[in-house]
Amino acid sequence: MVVNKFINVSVDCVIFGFSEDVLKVLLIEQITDSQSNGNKRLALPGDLVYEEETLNTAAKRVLKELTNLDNVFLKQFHSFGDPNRVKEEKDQFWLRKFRENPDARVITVSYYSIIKMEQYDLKASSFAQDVVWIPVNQVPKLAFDHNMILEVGLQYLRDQIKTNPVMFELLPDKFTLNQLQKLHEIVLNKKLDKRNFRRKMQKIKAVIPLDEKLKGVSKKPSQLYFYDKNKEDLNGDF
Amino acid sequence: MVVNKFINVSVDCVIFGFSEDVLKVLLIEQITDSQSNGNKRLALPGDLVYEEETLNTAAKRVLKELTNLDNVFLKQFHSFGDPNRVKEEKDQFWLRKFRENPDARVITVSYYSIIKMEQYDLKASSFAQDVVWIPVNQVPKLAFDHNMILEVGLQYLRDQIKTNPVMFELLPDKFTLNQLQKLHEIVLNKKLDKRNFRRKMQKIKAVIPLDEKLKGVSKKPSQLYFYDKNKEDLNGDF
DNA sequence: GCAAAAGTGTTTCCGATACACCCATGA
DNA sequence: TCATGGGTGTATCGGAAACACTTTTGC
Repeated sequence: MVVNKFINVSVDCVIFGFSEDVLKVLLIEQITDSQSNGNKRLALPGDLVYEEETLNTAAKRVLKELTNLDNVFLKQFHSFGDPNRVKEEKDQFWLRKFRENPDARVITVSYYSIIKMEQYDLKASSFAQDVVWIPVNQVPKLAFDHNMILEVGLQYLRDQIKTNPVMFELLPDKFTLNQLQKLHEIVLNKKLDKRNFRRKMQKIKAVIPLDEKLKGVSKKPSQLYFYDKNKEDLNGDF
Repeated sequence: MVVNKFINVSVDCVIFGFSEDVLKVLLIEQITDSQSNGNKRLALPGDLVYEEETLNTAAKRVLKELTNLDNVFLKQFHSFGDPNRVKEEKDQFWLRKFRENPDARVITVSYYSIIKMEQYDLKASSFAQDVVWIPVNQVPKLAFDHNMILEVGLQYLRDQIKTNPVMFELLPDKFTLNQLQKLHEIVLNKKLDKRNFRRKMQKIKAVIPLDEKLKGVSKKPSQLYFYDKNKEDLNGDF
């Protein structure tokens, strides 16, 4: 048995967004090689930790570097350390191109966030060729063990949503109660009763109706609300 | 900026027990040097991860090696990676004695468990000179950042106890409802109403009264119960 | 005027809380 | 017989769940 002298440590970010009534996750398209052999590989944004930075700092930096996402709240949720998690052929191929120690074992610390998609300006850089939002139920095979990381992240999100008023983070500043309900139904994967749901939301002090209605649709326009963080009451609301 | 070629990865275990109406945590007394300078250092059981083992395996192995605890459920709860988490003078002193790369940064993945104290046979070995149960509110300054890890572990336990029927893991097989209540009160740090608490517990299908009473005390003997895992109903109980 | 989505109230059930006295035992 | 901790029942409140029709708009 040999002790781990040459382990690499990375961070990976699972960032959720919500648009067009679909829950999406932020992925990067990895640069693979110059011939661009059509062999696109999608991955969670993630990279190695620097020598002198904390894990949280690393997560923020890496996310910024790869996707240009900045100033988002990131929360660590799990670490993955299977010795074979980066040993598939495609993984190795990529690692040999981009890492100094492609054979090293990599242990990764994963972070999660939920954001209002339309408020950020994404831009791929570093080894990210592109940045894309993919519906969580249409995610293909990802690099490394990123499918597993996503799965655990999704579970984490579901747990969060049951106990904290976090879903407002996913909606635009101005949202309708129907959007909010759809979001809940999607994340919890079950239908909710409209009247009960509305009553419950309207009882939350931080949920404020605006003098404005949503327009553009050829239906009865719906009331817009916003979420006032200053009025959060974490004891009473959930 | 230099990438992390020489990071060490370790696991640390926060094991909780309950006896004499006190919540305790399992600590090891580190061997420091041969002169045994009276400078005892307490630490969570933890050590470096081997090259070819998963994090979970490492946690089990390390716990067994240091304390002889075996076959306990271990759950990962957080990773700690501050670049300076092992840089205090005493930490360095110890590392230089026991580690090949004492200057390496160490990132640690922490695990938690709760056990029935009296059912295990503890025995210090490896660099553990002794194994001790310390009441959580009497824990002195520990090695490295272990006080912080313990704090986070304790918070994790509190969250668990609110949502899962885990406190039975901490009590002997046969327990009284009063013991159970005391345990709750200690972990949640508030008084509970006896009648309400008992009604609630007795409604749980897995809580089974025995034909036996506790004796030895010079009072009315209390009814003993046991927790039948086969009858767990995780939807109904909490 | 009609199709489509928005919006609205009442009842029932259950878990959570509050609260005070009698019981069984060993000394 | 008494001191000590063990054990018991009821009433109230509030949140969760079930349930169906009317309203507003664009076309």
